[in-house]
This record gives sequence, C-alpha cells and structure tokens, in this order.
Amino acid sequence: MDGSEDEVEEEDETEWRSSFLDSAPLSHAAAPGPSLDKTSGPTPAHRVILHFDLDCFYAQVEMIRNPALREVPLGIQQKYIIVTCNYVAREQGLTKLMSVTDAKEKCPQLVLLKGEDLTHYREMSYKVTELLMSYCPLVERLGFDENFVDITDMVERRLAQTSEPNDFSFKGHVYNHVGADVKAGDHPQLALGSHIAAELREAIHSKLGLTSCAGIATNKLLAKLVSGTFKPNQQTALLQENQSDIMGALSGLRKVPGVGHQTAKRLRALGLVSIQDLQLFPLNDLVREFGGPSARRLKNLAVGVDDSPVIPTGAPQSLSDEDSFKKMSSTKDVLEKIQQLSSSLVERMNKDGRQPHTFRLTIRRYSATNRWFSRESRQCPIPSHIGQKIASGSGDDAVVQLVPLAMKLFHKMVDGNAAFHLTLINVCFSNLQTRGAPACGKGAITSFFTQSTSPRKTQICSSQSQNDSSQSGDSHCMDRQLSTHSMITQRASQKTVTTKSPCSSGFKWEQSSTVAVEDPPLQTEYCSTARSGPKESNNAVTRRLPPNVDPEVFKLLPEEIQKELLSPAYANSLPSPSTSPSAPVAVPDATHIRKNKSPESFTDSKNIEDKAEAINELDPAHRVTTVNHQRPPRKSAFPGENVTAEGRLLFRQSSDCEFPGNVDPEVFSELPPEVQRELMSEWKQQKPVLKAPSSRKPGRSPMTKDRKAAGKGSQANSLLKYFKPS
DNA sequence: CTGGGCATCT
DNA sequence: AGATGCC
Repeated sequence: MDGSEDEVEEEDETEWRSSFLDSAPLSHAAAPGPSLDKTSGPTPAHRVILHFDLDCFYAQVEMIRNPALREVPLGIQQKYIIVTCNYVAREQGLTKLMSVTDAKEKCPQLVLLKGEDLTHYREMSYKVTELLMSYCPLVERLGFDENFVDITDMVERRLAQTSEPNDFSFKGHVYNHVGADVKAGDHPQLALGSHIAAELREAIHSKLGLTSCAGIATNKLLAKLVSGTFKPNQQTALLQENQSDIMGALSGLRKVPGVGHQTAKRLRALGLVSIQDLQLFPLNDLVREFGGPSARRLKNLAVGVDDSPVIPTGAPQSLSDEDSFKKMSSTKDVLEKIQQLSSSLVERMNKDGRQPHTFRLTIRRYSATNRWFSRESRQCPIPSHIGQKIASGSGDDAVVQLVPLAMKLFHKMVDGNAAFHLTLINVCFSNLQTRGAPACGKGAITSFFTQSTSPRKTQICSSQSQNDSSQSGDSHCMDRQLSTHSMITQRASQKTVTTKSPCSSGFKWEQSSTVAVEDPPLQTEYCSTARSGPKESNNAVTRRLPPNVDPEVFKLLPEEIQKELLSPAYANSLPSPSTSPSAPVAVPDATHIRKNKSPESFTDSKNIEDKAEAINELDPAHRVTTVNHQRPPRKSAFPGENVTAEGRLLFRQSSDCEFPGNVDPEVFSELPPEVQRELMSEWKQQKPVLKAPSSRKPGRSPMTKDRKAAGKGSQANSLLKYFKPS
C-alpha cells in the first residue's frame, strides 16, 4: 500500500476544485429544506459523512514542537504506558498502549516523552476542529484526534450546480476497489465527498502541519470503520455496495464502535462472537438482554446501519484534571494533590472564560482485583463568589477557596481516620455557564451557533432503512460558511501558516467584584467547631487563614480539615507562613502553589513551557530544521527539512534540569551523541519566556457564543476560547 | 507496570 | 452517582 496512494485518481481535479471553492449559489432549489424526507423530492437519500483521524496524534504534536524527533523512534509516555508512538517506532514493532518495559525491550533506542500534560494536544486538537468547522459547521469531536463532519448539504449544493455528473472521480482509495474499477458517476455524492475530504486533509496539513486519515461513507459508523483502511495519511471511501464487506471483515464484535468491553462480554454470554453471529441473532432475544433501544442499535450496527446524527460538539461541557499513582494514603498527600490539580484546572477554566457552577471530586480506590474500576465521586455547587473568581482571573484566590471544598467532598467518601489507598484523583468543573457577555447576546457568532445547533432533534432509531434523513443542517448557515470557506482557502493559497498562538486580544471580564467578597463577620456561631483546641480561639484560627479563605466555609469543614489547612504542609504553600498572624499575607500565586509538592512536579515544567512558547512563534512552514544525522534519512511527510550541524552545546550527563523535564534522562543518554547534541541545541534555542503554564497570553476572545443545547437546557459555550481567531 | 480526558445514559 | 464507551 506504499507510495501508491490515490490510486483512483483522475485529472479533472482542478475543475472540481474550483467548482468546490467558489461561493455557493444562493438558491438552493434542490437543497434539502426543513422537510428533508425521502418522499419529498430528489433530495439525498443518504448523508455524506466524513471521519477524520489524525495520525499518531500526540507524537505528531511533539514532532512539530521538535522536528528533530521526526528522525527517531518516538513514544509518548503516560505513566508506564506508551499511549502512542510515531511511525518510525511502529516500524520496529511498537504499538499503541504498550507498556514501557515491552517497548524498550523491542526498541532500545526509543525516545520517550512524557505525555501526561495534555495542554498542547488539547490546543492542537481544537485547532483541527476549528479548521474543519470553518468549512462546515457540523463537526463532532471524538476524543482529541477524531472528528466527524456531515457534508451532506455541501455535497448536494455542489451537485445541484454541477452540470456534468459524469466527470466524477474518486480521490484516494475506494474500499474493495482498485484502479478505474469504480464508476464514480454512480456515486456522485461519495465521489464529491472524497474530494472534499482530500481538501480538508490538505488544509489540516498545510495550516497545522498534521497528517490524517479520512473515511467517506454514508454514516458515522461506516465512515469511522473505513477511515482506518489505509494508514497513515490516506483516505478511503466506502460505497453502499461494499457495506457488508467492511462489516464482515471486522474480526470481532469488539471492533464495532459502540460495543465496549461490557457489551462484548454480555454478547459473548449469549454465544455471540462474530459480526455474523449478531446479524443472525433474533432481535427478540437481544431485546430481552439489552432492552429495545440498545438491542435495535446493536442489530443495526452489525449490518452497518447507523442513524445517529453528527452532533456539533462545541465547547466542552466539563473540564477536568486528574492524576493516577500507585499509592496515596495520607490526607496530606491528598490535599497537596488536590491543590495541584485544582490550580491547573482553575487556570484552564479561566482561559475558557465560562464560569463553573459545579465541582466534582472523583477518586479511585485500590482494589487488588480491579484496579481500574470503582470510581467514586461527590459533587457540590460552587459558591458564586468562588466561581466568579475563577472566571475573572483571581485564580489563586479561587484555588485557595476551592481546596477546602474539595477536601469536604473527599471526606464524604474517605474516612480520614481509617487507612485508605487511592490510585487516582480527579477534579472537575461542570455546569459551565457563560457569564453576561455584553456583546454576546445577539452577536453574529452567537446566532451562528444557535442556528447550527438548535435544529437538532434527537434522531430516533428507525429500523432498517439505511437512508437516514440527514439532519437538516440549516442551509443559511452552510452558505455563510461556504463563503467563509472560500476566504480561508484563498488565504491558504498564500501559504501562510497560522500556527502562532499570540492572537493577543487579552480581553478579560473585568470583575467589579474582585474584592467584593469580604470575610463575613467572624463572631456568628463559631461554636460549630466544637473542640478547637485550647490553644487558640476560633478567632485566632480564622486569622491564621489565608486572606482569601472564606471563614464561613472554613468553619463548616471537619475539624481535621481545618487542622490540615492550618498545618505546615498547607501553610508552606503560602508565601507567608502563618507564624505571624498580624503580618500582611500576600496572595499566593500559582507558581508558589505549584512549587512545593511531590517530587515529580519538580520535573521542570518551566523549560517545557518555554520551549512550547518559543516554538509556537515559529512558523512550521518556514522553520528549517537543523538536524545532523547520519541516520537513514527517513522520508518525512514534510518536505524541505534540512540538515546542518549545530552542536555548540555540551551535553551534560547529569539528570538535572538541563533538558526538558519530559525527556527521560536514561533514554536520552542512550541516544547517539550526535542526536544528543542535536536535541540539546534544539532545547537550548528556546528562550525562556514564561514561567508557569499560565500563559494567559492566548487572549480570550471577548465573544462567547451560546450554544443552545439541543434538548438540554442551556449549554452556554464559549467555543471560541478554544478556537483562536483566525 | 493500564492514561487522561471527554460524553451519554440510567 | 455510577456505568459504560471512545480515543
């Protein structure tokens, strides 16, 4: 399958392209109106759905950040797992989700980068979604590296204005077909879809530097299944007539998206192992086990039928941050971990711009049998004064007030006096609400999103007929997007790559109430904390609190928590130890909070961030990689990579912070000296800019859009926070 | 030596 | 609040 990509390729591409690019006719004679129905006219019987899957996503992001890594086998490590690796590594037998031990055994020269901090992956992920949305608003995310796009309307509009439906061709592969085997004229929608898919993949590559795979089919299930047929950096279309082929080719029921471990287990209990087993299994029997809706869904999936609509994802409905570990058994450690997680979460929440109204703490207890099951969580409302601080930028104040809340939740689950053994802690903000944005009420962006998402009705699972009514994307929106698209495409033709992050516009909600929340009167009902030791009165205790801890909240805490908050472990995280109650206490900043905690956090996140910042300012298209290599020149997906020697820096074998903290020193030391020098100089070139990940710089667009949640109550979104203004 | 997110459904 | 599923 090597070089011969795009086997079914014709030359009328330019014609198609121009046809595709020019702005749409404003009349949609044949465009699906609100009454899109199979009975109503020559409208599309089928949707055209694209599925995009970024190649080894985390590895690609890292290789963009440091192009020298393109030449070496690279693995992205989270804890003891290689979550993904580049294709150099895959050639040596590495696979996804392999243990570090196995991976190093199989590939001793493997270069490992820590991937627990998802910040860069998340940012790039949203850039991809944003880019796709600029062409077509119906984009649904699946994880960080996959997107569905419903281009039905775009295709129909193009077809309506295309005079010669016989000139059609397919771009890329066609499943189970070779060469000119396939008559594209018989599948105009999919054929056109394949060209759009190619166009979008090219945009992702030219603007963001990422390669991807795509699948073109009539529903999400098939598009996803077919997209992985040829990897990497290729695309495949699936014709209706080959649906049963691709379903039958699945090696087992687990391969069906939507059938997870549990479902597969229950199916196996019914004697079902293969796709065919499920296809032939009586629906009634299946209903008995799974209930009507799930049973029908499963039966449909088995034959490649999937009516589920592409639901625009928009901004996330929750933000969470978590860490796992082998063992955590002291309340002090829990407190510190919660503090660390909350600090980072609050920072992210602040960049988002929305205000969280619910806080949730999740833990996982150790269990010899099932280490990764049984999560427990408790949630509570976030007092508005805290929520406002989060959204307004007083993040450090917010953290200080949030931690006691979290500890309260923690002790709803864990008895601090008894022994415990945790293996994971997660903190989560949800119920995110857009706060009164002045320009947000009826702004263009807002209405755009309102339109694009409101017409969503939950599609019911119609039985067999494959022709699901395409969720009538509102055509107004599509037209507007199409014109946007031409503009963007024109810009793309200038070969300007917009990977830079600055985008300034450091707009922030100015919060008049920044100082408004005052410590409530201390005298009222102090007695609730009955046995505060004889040492100090409640008043004294309260005075020892950090200035931004709400005494009201404090006194509601279990006394053990109160003690913890006053303990050295906690106080040390503050700039001013509690020794002198009368001394003015500075507001702790995130760096302080971040600083004193578990050893692993000393892995210098500073350098990493610095590097990221510096790299982000470089234009990937123009940056010349300086690599000194005698290694077999891997064919890079990116042309124009150049190689020169650098090596003015000496490599220090010490395991200190001379190189980024996410680089395994051990592994690094095993690299060839040339590679070491190369990497070192790469790192050294990045000049320090920021200290904390608090790069608040990516300005928040003043606009927040409300995405009227389909069905559910408000889902106020500020998706634009994730999408840099283009 | 099995991650760190997200979402939906019940 | 938990279970399940996806990456």
